[in-house]
Amino acid sequence: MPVKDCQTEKLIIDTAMNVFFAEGRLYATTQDIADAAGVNRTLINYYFRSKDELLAKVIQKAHEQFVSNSDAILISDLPFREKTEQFMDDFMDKLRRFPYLESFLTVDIIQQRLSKNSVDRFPKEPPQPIQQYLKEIGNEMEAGTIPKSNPVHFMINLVSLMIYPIIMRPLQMRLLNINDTEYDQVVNERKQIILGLLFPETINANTK
Amino acid sequence: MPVKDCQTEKLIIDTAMNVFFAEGRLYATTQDIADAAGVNRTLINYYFRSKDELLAKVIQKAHEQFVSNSDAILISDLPFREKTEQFMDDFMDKLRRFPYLESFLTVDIIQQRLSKNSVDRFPKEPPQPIQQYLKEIGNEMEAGTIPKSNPVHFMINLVSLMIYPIIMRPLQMRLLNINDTEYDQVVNERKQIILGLLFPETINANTK
DNA sequence: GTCTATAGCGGGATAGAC
DNA sequence: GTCTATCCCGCTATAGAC
Repeated sequence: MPVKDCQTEKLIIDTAMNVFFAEGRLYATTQDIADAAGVNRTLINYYFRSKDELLAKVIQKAHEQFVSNSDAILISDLPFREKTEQFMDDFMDKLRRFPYLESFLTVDIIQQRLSKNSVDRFPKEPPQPIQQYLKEIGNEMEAGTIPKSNPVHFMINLVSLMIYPIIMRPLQMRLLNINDTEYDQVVNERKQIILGLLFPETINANTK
Repeated sequence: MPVKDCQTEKLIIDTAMNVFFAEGRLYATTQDIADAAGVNRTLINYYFRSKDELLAKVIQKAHEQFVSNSDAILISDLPFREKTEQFMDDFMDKLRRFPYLESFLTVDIIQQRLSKNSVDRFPKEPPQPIQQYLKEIGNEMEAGTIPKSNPVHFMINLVSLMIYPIIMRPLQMRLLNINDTEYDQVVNERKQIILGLLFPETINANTK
């Protein structure tokens, strides 16, 4: 199998993902990325036409990595509670690996709404696995397993409770007056806390 | 009372707050702000030494406006449940007025951790009203009104559930495949949804 | 206090040699 | 494919006239 081709392109993409999403250098220039990758800056223009196209590729790849596992989990035939827990485990693993990804996406989307010159980052079509999961949420609500509401609330609650404590960590540490080790401890407790909120009748259930 | 002095300085600050936090032009330049304010660009350097100092002033003023009411609510002697609801009402009002403030703060704090050259945006000391509220949360947990955990979880849950749906609105609309009017409807339902999560025993309680 | 003019840099992109 | 050299632009900041 061919291993020789497009090593540099892949190197640049992987390096950019690391710089942006893992190190959190959201304003990194093409020079910064080239330096981090150990390649000449003009190669970025050679492989990708512009910085904007590099960004689109990087976001696209991150998105693919992000949904590859979770989509499989969401469309599996696991029971709802187990499916939700596996989704959370997978999601929080990725949050740990790329803690700045969501912040990056936030500002990138905001900017795109205003600029109109950049290339699209996401597919236009709504992802089916999420649509299916939303239906299952509705079923659970009908069955009385979880409180009844618009199913999107459950989804919004789930991701809000996982993501926000990660992206606002520096601010929360100041406001709540706790240090890094204490916040780490809090983060480690999040899964059980969130499950307790989302499945109020099963607060004391075992996780495995 | 003096109304004549420092009108321009105030105008610049208010305009900058609007551009950054209300319009969401996170990358706005000093020229953009000057244009929006209808003043000459160099006046920004005259009143504030640099763009960074303007940012610090703008964030500081936004922070003051943000905590002025909420601090009074948090240190009041209202019962816990009513205090929490008033805090939420006040908080969500401000989120509606400055929907991009939290996103701006997020990236600003991330950048500050890496740059080290910018002036401080926040006071170093932890805010007392939050400390007092955390104690009250602990009391409620002892009394069994709300599920027991580290009180900071309750606080993190509360703000996560309010803020995240606002700042990630564009992405969530795509993922959940819903339009603006539907999302508005969801946002309007959030308060009751959040109360139902945080006060599991009182899901059906009236709000007023 | 407000303006014009200008300095200066940093970043993105391209041409062209190898 | 990879490099050097260069162009060009946008942005911040400052000097200096009024």
